Amino acid sequence: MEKKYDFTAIEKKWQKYWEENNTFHAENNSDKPKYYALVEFPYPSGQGLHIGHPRPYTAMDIVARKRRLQGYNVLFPMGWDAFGLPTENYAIKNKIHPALVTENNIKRFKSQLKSLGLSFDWDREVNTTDPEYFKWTQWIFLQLFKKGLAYKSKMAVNWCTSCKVVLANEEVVSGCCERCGGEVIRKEKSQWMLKITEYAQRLLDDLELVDYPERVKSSQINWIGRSTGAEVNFETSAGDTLTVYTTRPDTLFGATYMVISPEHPYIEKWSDKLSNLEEIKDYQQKAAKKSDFDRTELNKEKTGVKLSGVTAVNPVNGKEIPIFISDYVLMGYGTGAIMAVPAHDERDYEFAKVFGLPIIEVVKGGDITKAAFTDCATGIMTNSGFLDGLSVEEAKVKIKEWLAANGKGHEKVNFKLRDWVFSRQRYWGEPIPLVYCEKCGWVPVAEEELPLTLPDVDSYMPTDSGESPLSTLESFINTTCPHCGGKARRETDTMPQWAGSSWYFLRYCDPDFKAGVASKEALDYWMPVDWYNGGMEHTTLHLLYSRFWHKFLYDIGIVSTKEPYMKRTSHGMILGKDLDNPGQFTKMSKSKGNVVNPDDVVKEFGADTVRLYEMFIGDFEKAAPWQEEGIKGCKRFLDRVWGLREMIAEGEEHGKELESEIHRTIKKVGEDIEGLKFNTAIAALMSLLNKFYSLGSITKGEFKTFLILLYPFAPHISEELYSEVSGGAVIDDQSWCPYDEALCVDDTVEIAVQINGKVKAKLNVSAGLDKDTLVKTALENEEVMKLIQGKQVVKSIGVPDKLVNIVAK
RNA sequence: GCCGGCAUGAUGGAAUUGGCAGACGUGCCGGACUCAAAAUCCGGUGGUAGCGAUACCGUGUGGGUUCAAGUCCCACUGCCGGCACCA
Repeated sequence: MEKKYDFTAIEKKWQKYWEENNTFHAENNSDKPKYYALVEFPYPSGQGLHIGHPRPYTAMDIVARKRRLQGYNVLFPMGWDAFGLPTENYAIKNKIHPALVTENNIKRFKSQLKSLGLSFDWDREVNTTDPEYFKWTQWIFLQLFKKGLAYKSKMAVNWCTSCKVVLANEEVVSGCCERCGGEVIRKEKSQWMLKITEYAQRLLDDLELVDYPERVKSSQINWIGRSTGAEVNFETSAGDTLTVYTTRPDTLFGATYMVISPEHPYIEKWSDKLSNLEEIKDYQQKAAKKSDFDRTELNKEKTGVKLSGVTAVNPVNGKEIPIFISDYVLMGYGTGAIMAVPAHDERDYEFAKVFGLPIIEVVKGGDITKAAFTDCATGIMTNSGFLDGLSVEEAKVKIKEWLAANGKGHEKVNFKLRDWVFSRQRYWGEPIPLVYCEKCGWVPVAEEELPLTLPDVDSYMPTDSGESPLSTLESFINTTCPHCGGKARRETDTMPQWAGSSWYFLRYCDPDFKAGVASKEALDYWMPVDWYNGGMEHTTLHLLYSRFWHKFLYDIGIVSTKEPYMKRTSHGMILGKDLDNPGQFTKMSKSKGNVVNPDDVVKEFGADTVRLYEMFIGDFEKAAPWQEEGIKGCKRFLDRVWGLREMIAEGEEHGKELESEIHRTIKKVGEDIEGLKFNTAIAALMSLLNKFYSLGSITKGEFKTFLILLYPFAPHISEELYSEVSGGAVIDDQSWCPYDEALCVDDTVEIAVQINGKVKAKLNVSAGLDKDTLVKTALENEEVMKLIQGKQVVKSIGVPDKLVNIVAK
């Protein structure tokens, strides 16, 4: 009987079956071992799902489906990271409440995800904009506040002139706003900050507890930016001690001048002693106007002003040295002041050349008339008194001892990591639940009053002054102090989008819990996440922020694991056609007009084909181009799988050769899934299918095994065929196929015989021959003997089951 | 500038510890089926020379180590990503 592969009907049928049977529902209690597989929840944008979204989702769906068959109780949840600027901008433009926009976008996203047959447990869906969710985002913030880890600070911030919003450093790309591309300038603002820097060392150390790819680990390490050096005290003629931070205290004898940041407080303090104050103030103003981008961009050439009237003394040799201000020294790092050693620091060298300052070599090994010598590994100390003759590393130790003994300084560790700017002057975010009282200062909203919800406003536009739209709403602002009952005003800033995504994986454990982020039992059962896959774009910020919050929650006893994620992997982007450069591929974007909508592809080829192609397209960890021609191959493969039902012939024995090929395929598919090598797993399935076709028949048992292997990748067609061939059974109730290592090897193997490194013959030998026997067998082979006739065998190398190489002259 | 990654047929991409380069797919060529086309099935497909068995060349470039190099080492080129005065 001919039956068509009607993927649309089949996919609908099984999606309905799974939904009705709650197949993917995870229970918080189970005798089975638990497995928590996590993908990054999407931002439900107005454009709907993008063809890149299903790549990581399908990958983890494959893992989740395989784990269920392996007998695990699997948690594979999904939700919505729904606060954010695009929704707010859309709301402003179309005068629709952002909550309504969000609701519609989520509906669309959800139906798109469901059409792909992803095995999410939809009973655990979370939404960061749901007051029942952000109640606990606010609660966590209050705990941070109560522990002194949230503070308000006036600081220069990155200000997007187009979005009219404060951006985090990480949201500024080459001087422009990451989202809109608008110009970013510096502006003084009072901001809520989170003290992530207090966790810097632990965020670094605990990377040893987790299984992250090297590229992810190293970017976290670089972002944290730990360095070991020393703080050194310089006495000044003004009477104040000027402390600097340096990683090269060994070069102290070579410090010929000092530089302080234009924002350094001593400038104000010393104003009556400085004879060129006007020149200095002028330079300060210019520096203040520049954005960070301009500051780095314009400073190819070093600039600065010498402080006339105040000098410093090098503590190690008593020499008087000048002090400069220059914007190459940043107030936000170290002490905002440096000792300059032009002979051994490139920036100091450039500056010294511009200002004609002395360059004294204190480490031998380079040519300081040409460039600064910065190599720590080979240099030997010179012109450095008691350090002379030592290596750089030895000198570092000795000078630190000297500094400590003489009260001139001490060892110091510094981090590049800055505290997290946590305020946004926007409407569509979690309100920060604090009130300001003249008498009591900043006071938290009572926890019973959470969630503090967003009031309805007429306009979601940020104000020109830079304040949040909430700041114009008197009914929201005016309140009473929870502490003294007097008049108080609410904070009108909202939280950044990173807030809700910093703990969402905890909420999945117990999404309806009313008395906390999740019940202790649920958290202890499910956490940590066993495998978390996400994009490289989130390896520094989201990963670091969520690890920080998790460590804080660990400290206050909410969670029991130090790290949230045991294993992290990263997928590559799906690229679209570059319409400007035919034959090239580039990032898909609306503006480039090269976005592929998964709905169209699902409609034309079916969800199973889309899933398969997303996984077959290439190395999962690398970017891959979406090619319409390529997807056909996956559709053909499934058509051929469908065709197997016509080939079922019971009782036909295919022998050991096929049996071992099946076992090898089981092994390979299983191992490849664990190693993110989905493309080669599929290739192995294709090879096995080709084998079935060449044999012309398949037994029911072989067919069932094949379908179980295919099921994680293409679940709908696998379920349909399995239920047909087994009289109604479903794969969800089956077990992952075991394999027999002994059966994976054939009785005989083909080995290559090389003569002088070139393959000259092939030989069939029994498997597992040791190398001596193998060489002997090869040398006794007639064909081989002919080939080496008249030559002298110098050397023979045998590699069991692989090859023999005969070196003959 | 610094750090990281990558470079393989026409094309997307495969290749455990160094061990038969090009698995699997696309495209192309040929055959079967068809009035014909599509679809499907079967076969072929790195380059050069040769009727041919075969020979030589071949993993960005140039060197090296090795019985053996896509894989290891040195130098260079190109592309992609991240950071960007962090003392």
